[in-house]
Amino acid sequence: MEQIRQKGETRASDVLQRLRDDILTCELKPGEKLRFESLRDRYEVSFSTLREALARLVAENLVTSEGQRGFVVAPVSIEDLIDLTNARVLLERENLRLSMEKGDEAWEADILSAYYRMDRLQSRLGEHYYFDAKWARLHGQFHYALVRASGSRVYLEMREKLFERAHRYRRMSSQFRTQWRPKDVEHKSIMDAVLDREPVALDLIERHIRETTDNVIEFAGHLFPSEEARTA
Amino acid sequence: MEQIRQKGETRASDVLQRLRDDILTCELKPGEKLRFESLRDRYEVSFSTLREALARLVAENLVTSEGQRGFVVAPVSIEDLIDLTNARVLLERENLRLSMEKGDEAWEADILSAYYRMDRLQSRLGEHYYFDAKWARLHGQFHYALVRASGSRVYLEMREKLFERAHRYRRMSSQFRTQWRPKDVEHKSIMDAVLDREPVALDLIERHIRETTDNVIEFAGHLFPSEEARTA
DNA sequence: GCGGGTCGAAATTTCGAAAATGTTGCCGTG
DNA sequence: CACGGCAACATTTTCGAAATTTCGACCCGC
Repeated sequence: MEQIRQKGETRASDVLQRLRDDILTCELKPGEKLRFESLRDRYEVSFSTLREALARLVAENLVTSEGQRGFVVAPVSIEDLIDLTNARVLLERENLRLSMEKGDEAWEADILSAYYRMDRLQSRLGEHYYFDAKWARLHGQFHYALVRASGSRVYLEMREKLFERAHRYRRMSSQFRTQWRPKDVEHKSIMDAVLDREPVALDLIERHIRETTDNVIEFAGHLFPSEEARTA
Repeated sequence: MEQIRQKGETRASDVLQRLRDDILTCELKPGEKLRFESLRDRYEVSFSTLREALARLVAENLVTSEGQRGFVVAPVSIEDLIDLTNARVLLERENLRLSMEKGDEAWEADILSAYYRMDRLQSRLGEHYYFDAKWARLHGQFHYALVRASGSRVYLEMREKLFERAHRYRRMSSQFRTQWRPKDVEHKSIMDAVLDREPVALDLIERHIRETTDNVIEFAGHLFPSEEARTA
């Protein structure tokens, strides 16, 4: 068989990534039951390999497992989205605060570079930039560049996981809107404040996150159950 | 075969719990290589079942997996302990703040009850209470009771995971000291401040956490590598 | 003696069949 | 007709052997 995977990468970690992507892009819908047979067909791996990948996703809160009744894509709800947003704000502020305190010139250079790349692609894409997968990646990298000098592995890992979980909501809402508010000016002012070490940057980033959540609720809130049955 | 496990509980989840315990109590030492053969003998399960449990522990940061070279108990370091402590302080403060804002009378009653049970056992055990497993559980439950009314699933889950990771450090240091500073007065004053909704409670809990970490470093800091080789 | 390549042993990773468990629908009884 | 038990089915969970990969020792040429 042809060797597709990179060295040091297992089939399970490959499936893990694909499963995560499919959940985040809602190809596997929230609340959907994950049957082994169909997953085996889709990803072409064995039961055990799937099981390992699913086990990891459970610990990431993207999948839930109920006793001996299999796995389910983690459900969504407005409460969860709000909860996630608050947690993201807390961690983003703390990371950014530390980053601005500790960041050196290399950090500043990375920020400028990440912004430039995002901005250029945005200009090229025009109004519909938000649907572009590549832009989404650059956008994520820009925000990561801002906080990456915080020096705290724990904070950054938590931030990363929360960011991913929230991404599913953004994705769901993006299918239901035709245009996004222009964020380029916002990003620019955040970047400037961060580079100048102005404390107001923390408030700007908080508003940035909360506004995105508000938009998601406005455009797609009707998709989420409000306070549905939830098992502990 | 005899039915030991409860209904709706899989063999994998059972092994997961035992593995987690063994890691937290340092029966499996930090940095130790986890070979399947010996684990299979120890827990009497098959490769695949082990693999699933290990995969979950990886996502919990208690185990690391390196490409195709197996699993290793997550290493410890002073940097990691300090990082964990800062994160715990951030989350404990936020949870407690929300809890004091939202907590009702049932919450207050639970706190009193948890404190009473912990305090009673402490009196009975005398000086060596800190080595007692049951006291450790009651202590954990007391601290959980304080924050549990925060109403945020995300915050509480993060808090739980950080608490567990930090527990390993506490455990390591407890083998190297003969006596602990009496914390009973501290716990009492924290509880009183919380029940009275005094904002100073947040500072008390922060100092409580940081002092514990300082103790750990003082008594067992020599055990941890300071800035050893760390792979990304 | 030293660096590089090769082969064998040891460990991990993957697989699909077999066992265990949960679920559904049927049947008989109250 | 409702309800509880039972049996057949569907699905998950577990197992250990087979395939793959890594690690270490040995050998060869320089």
